[in-house]
Amino acid sequence: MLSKKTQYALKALGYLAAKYGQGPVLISEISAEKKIPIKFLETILLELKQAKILESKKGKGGGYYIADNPKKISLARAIRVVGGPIALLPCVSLNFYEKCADCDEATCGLNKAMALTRDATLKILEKKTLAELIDG
Amino acid sequence: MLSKKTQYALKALGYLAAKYGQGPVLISEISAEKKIPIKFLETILLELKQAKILESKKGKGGGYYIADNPKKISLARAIRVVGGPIALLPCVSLNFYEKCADCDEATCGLNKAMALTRDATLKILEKKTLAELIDG
DNA sequence: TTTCAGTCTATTATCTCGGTAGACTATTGT
DNA sequence: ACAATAGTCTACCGAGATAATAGACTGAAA
Repeated sequence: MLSKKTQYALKALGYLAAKYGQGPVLISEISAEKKIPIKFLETILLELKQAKILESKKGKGGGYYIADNPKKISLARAIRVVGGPIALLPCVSLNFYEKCADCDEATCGLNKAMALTRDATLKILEKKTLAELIDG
Repeated sequence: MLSKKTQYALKALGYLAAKYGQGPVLISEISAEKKIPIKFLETILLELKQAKILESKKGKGGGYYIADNPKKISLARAIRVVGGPIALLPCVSLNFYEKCADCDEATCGLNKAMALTRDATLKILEKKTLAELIDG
């Protein structure tokens, strides 16, 4: 299950994707529209900015906006930035790999099964982009 | 990511699957072989028993064993018992559904994307069984 | 030079997870 | 009968993650 934080991030990105090309959007606007606690949202947007998914503008007329064409940013990338691993086990994670204590990965049946689901999940999340988050 | 508890459960089930048909297995044996804290393992096995995945026998010569042919028990079922939802969002969970506050599911792009990944994941986890957890 | 709006630091609250302790109950063997 | 074995139940605890809040600071625009 994705964390609340990740869910908020995706909601916010969906909102920004719908407004792509229309200039900066206020944090407060996203917060109000998507029912996300504003201070919490601040930190999320900041993380997304540091990961170059978003850009921001300060001062009057400022706000956040997507850095690149929404069609070029995959959901997998966004989720990893704010939510960590997509795989179900550390020992099958591509970006957050950790060996497990008691099993040999070459023969571990669990590892094999989870690697399969990781591939299936990634196949979708790598292909789907922020553009697909727009309602309709 | 699956919780530690769920990981332990799957490890233990793999061990029991390998010993299916050979009578009850001690908690202490599973704990030692699979490096799972024994008291924590107790509660996990109990949950699995209450969900009819395992059966147990008390007293001398007692222990835990899989209730049915391991080939008939899917990983999805086991994960749900100890770990809750498989879906990435509550609003696309089949067994732990919750409506989300701010979106209309009929038009929500996020909902659609996550429903797809849920289907892909389930397709694998419903088919894979405890028998596939046996090493080799 | 005021106002707006993002940035940063820090703190708090809440919850889940991982793990422990110990008493109780059922079964088996002697 | 009774001791030993082994699962069952209740209760609790600490650490760390998660969710959320407050307030001071910085940069940009009008």
